[in-house]
Amino acid sequence: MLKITRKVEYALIALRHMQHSPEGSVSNAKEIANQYGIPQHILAKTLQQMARKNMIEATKGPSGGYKITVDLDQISLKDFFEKLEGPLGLMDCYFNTDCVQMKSCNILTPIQRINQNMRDMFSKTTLREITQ
Amino acid sequence: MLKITRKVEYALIALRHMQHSPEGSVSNAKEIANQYGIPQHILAKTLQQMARKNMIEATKGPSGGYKITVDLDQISLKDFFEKLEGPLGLMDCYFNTDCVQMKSCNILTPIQRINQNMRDMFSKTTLREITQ
DNA sequence: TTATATACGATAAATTTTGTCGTATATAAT
DNA sequence: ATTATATACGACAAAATTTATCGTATATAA
Repeated sequence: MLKITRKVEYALIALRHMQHSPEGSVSNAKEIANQYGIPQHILAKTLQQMARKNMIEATKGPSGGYKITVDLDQISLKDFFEKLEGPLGLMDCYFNTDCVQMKSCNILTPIQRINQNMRDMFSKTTLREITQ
Repeated sequence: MLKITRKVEYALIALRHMQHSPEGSVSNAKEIANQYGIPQHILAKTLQQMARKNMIEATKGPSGGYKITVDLDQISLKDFFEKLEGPLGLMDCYFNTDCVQMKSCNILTPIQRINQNMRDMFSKTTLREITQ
């Protein structure tokens, strides 16, 4: 319960790796996967998703790879999580209004409050705090 | 990602229900399950677990049921979560030291920090804030 | 031309969560 | 005593989600 997924974990590891690589250089999926014991194919897909979200840039072909293209200070952990995994909430009803118990639910309001606290917390943390 | 389980959700609903029942009365699993559209057997098991953890007290037999036996101000959401679902962490390595990547992991320290923030947040919230 | 690396959809395996079933035990009411 | 009601709990099954694999296509540097 309340766990982050492996995908997010892999993404953070890769980000930090790139962050600590020489300025301007690119890191390829194989290299990162091997170094941290991550399945290469999965990491590649995750990196591709990050590229689609414009957090990193891909270079194809031999000596290709990925490099960071955003300011990590400007991206909160909440935004990062949502780019990779979609809406962030303790319960689906924070976003999804199709629960038939909505009206009879006696904990909706309090849960929404806790939810907001959690979102605020992850909004205040930037990616750089993780990768620095 | 970062969701609470149904079990916890059901437990919170039941707690709030009992909290709002007449002083000294007991609520049975069937009654609560029906009112909120929860599978009766699952709710019963959850209530049994809560009883084992001494949060509520069970009375067997006809006109039996459960009632709250603790001060909800004294139990944090973190404690409540851990009573029902075990150790609370964004990643297993917060508690579990058997990850073979432990030494090569480059995000261990920052993740532990975020983890601590999350635990602190849930430590500061009491069950009463949910059930009141 | 070849080797390397990204791109991406389809599908399978594994894990976790969620739910069901059956049986035992306790007890209030009749 | 008997019956109906309610908790107790282990074994098992279904469903959902997460995690991983496979195959093929495309781009490009050497």
